[in-house]
Amino acid sequence: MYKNISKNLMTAAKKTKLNVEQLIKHISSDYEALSKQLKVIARHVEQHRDHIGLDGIQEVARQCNVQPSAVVRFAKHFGYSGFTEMQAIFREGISRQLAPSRNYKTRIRDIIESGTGSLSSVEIASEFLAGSLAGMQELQSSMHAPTFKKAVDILAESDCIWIAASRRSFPIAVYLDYALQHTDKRIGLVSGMGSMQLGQMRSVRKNDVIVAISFSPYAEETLSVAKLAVDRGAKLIAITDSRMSPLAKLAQVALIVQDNSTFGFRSLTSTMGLAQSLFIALAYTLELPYKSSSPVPKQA
Amino acid sequence: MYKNISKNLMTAAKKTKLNVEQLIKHISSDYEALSKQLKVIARHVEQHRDHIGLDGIQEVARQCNVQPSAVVRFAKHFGYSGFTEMQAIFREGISRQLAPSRNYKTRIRDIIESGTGSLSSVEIASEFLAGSLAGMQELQSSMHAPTFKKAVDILAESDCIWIAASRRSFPIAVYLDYALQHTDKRIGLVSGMGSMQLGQMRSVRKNDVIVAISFSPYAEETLSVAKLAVDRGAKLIAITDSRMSPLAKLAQVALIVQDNSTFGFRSLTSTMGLAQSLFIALAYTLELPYKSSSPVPKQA
DNA sequence: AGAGAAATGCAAAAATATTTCCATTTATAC
DNA sequence: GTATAAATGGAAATATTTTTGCATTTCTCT
Repeated sequence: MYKNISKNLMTAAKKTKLNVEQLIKHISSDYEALSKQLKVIARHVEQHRDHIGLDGIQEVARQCNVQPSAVVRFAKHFGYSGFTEMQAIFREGISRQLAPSRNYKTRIRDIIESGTGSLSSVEIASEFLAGSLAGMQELQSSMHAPTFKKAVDILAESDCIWIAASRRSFPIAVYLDYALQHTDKRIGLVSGMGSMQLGQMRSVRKNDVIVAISFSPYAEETLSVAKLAVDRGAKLIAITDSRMSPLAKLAQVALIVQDNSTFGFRSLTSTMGLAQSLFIALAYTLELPYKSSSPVPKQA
Repeated sequence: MYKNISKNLMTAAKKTKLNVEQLIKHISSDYEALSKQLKVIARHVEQHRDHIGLDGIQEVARQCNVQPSAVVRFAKHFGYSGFTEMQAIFREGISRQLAPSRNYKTRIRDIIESGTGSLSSVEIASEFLAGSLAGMQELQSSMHAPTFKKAVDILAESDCIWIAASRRSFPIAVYLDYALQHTDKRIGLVSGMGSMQLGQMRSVRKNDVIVAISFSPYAEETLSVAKLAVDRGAKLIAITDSRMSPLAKLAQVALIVQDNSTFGFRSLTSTMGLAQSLFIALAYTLELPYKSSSPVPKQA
């Protein structure tokens, strides 16, 4: 019975883990050789590839009007140990579609697990950049338009903007300080110089806006500054990593950035990208003459 | 026990089948009232909403470091009969997202929901992010390994590192200052505070290293600081936009970042990515214990 | 500090899903 | 038309996942 041989061959071939695309291609090319029932299943798999990972074997069987066992036979025909194993391919596929950084995270895990031991410093850097890239892609696709617009509007209507952040997030605050100084609003950076943040907050008036940037574990300094400002009637725009962050609770608007990290080391590029987006959208709203390439606009 | 009452209320509320978005909102607003463990789960659910529909309860439990039963309790707390029922919400969500043109569609829908006119500012932001992304891709593919390695080596061998940048590039310098403080080297940020940069340079000794960041049109302040430092025998690592930049001329090593701009507005993400890469490669070279997720290493 | 309540961990039980096995049907070749 | 092989259906067996109940720990309030 040479069928067993071919089965074994396929099982062997499968070891090179296929992705969804390849699997579908494989199924298509084998299509003519399948039995009536398996053809039905093949078509269903092709047409509902997105759902195979979600539905169980029973659901698939029902939709094809076949027995669950037929679906198992189908999976085995293509070299899998059963439906579960085949389904894993589709799960993986879905998972990648949903989160670009997933791709990259599994790669990192593989690298670490494979114990390649010594990556060169350049390789490390390159992996890190790949992670930052994935993070930015995610930021772009998960940006919540209404929230973002609200943040821009609040900034546009304000007269005086305060900016607070600590440690890792501080560079972002420095950037916003620099950028916003190119508008005609009054800008105050809460730098913490001389530990005078809290005193500085006594300058906050009602209807001022404070932009606070903080990620887990939320810096106490930033938090207390934000609280003080809110107490004094300022509106808070939070840039943070979760709706459940203590900062988000206080905020009028919370802009969420996925806090991507590689080798346990967090990327700042997404946050910087968000900050810059925020500014450019504001500049556009205010119709600033920001079209020149000069970093210092005329009116400044 | 009024807890049961609230539980029942929620069960009743749930009858209006929530979508993922609403459920997350609900979870966020209840967040503070949750127990320690449930908080962990809440955050995980928020940040991995895409995976809840795919992973089983066990996987979720494992990733949260809790027992499966805790996850069931979580689901029940929000009025579901168990994990399975709650998971159905997320499955539904995935299923919707997987529709081919999902990104565009949801984006447009969000924009419409936020009222007219918003189209532009959000679109601008999105365009800008796309540009930043392209810039980072370019950085990654055009990174010159030997040059990069040389920069890392120079840093690794140094005892004292100065960092200089102005205006738009200053946030990058602030970041490097923060990051490098986590090594055991001595770090000096040339902040320009009180216009004391030049005086500050009198502390520079032979074999110190100065990292200078500057892009066209090259800030005079940064240039003169770099010159002074080089005159006093320091090695210069330049982060700049061209080999022909005045900074590159003076430098031992010049790291080039293509200065991508959208709407004549320059993205800082590539430069930030490069700075972070530089640091992570250095940390790796120095074998810093930078594997923990804590932003402050023990030795700092 | 100690009682009581709430939260948590563990493992048994229940539910569900998957796979296997075999009887039956259908197709194929002679 | 019959013998043989292949395909199919269905139910039992198995594996897996989820839920429940209870013992133990942790927290809170007096």
